[in-house]
Amino acid sequence: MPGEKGSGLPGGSSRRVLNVSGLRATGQRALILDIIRRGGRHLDADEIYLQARKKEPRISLSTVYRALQKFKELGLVDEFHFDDNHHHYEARAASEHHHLKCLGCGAVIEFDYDLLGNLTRKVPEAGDFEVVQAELRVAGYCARCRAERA
Amino acid sequence: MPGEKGSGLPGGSSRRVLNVSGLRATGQRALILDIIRRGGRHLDADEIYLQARKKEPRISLSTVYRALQKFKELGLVDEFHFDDNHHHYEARAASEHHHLKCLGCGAVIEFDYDLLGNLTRKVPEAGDFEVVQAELRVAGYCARCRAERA
DNA sequence: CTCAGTGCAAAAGCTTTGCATAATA
DNA sequence: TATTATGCAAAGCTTTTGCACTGAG
Repeated sequence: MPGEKGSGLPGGSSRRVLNVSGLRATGQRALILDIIRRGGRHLDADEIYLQARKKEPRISLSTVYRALQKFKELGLVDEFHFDDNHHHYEARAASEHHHLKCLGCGAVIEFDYDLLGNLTRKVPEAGDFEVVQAELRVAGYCARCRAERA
Repeated sequence: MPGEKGSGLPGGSSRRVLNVSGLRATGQRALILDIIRRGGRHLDADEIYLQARKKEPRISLSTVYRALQKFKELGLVDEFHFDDNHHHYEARAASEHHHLKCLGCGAVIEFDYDLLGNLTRKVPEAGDFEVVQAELRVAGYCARCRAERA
């Protein structure tokens, strides 16, 4: 019987995840983590903040940033950089995947790719390097936007 | 007889490159392009600015940013993102290469890797996508820093 | 009760922009 | 001469930080 207590989230409710994590399980953090885990993917800090305010009008943007920081350290969320000077966040996924960002419509297309395996297998320098973080940033035009331009 | 008129730069002097590019060949732009093409790799805007001031004390940081912007558009330089909120620039290289950034000593190790080829060959989504820009960001610990920590 | 977390406001960084002046083609 | 580029200063944006207050454990 997978799933848990009606939270509908794999891994259990955000509150429980926080309790286990060692962080204090405040309402704000549970809310923020919920938004990231449920919400449309790839939210940025401001989008999370805006959504959070609907439920908790007094929440502040600093709280969002501070929570994001903690979640990142704990490995609960991953941070991506589709644009310069703009970070996006998503709940850590089970399998390694990356993103194609369409410069036309802004769509973000996910794809699976064993980047780390390929690197360490094929790149001597990388084999001698302890990889802590790897991010692939690919931008271009999706099929639909290419068709519209043609 | 490779090389050209003593500029010592493959592709010719920066001034000549600019003349061909369609941009106005100002002294500031030639200087900035020179610094990027000769200088230690992976300079950020501020480092370029500091070096430029030695020769042209009245140059401004905005000029550096504006030149960088143009050079990027023209494909003369590439922009990388080793850190968040910090851009680094290098002269466009002949072959595709990427960077490993050591979190210990800050060293940047270059390596060749046919990322684009691998992607389009193995990833259906990427094959259906016109890739305009791809950047691989890998951070971790180099062999020496690992040895020191052990 | 104690310490971590929060809200608010202000600061910090890097990058961009407006405008008058200077220089290129 | 007609634009394009520059310098300076000010603004813009996301993210971070200081501080007193609040709330979780």
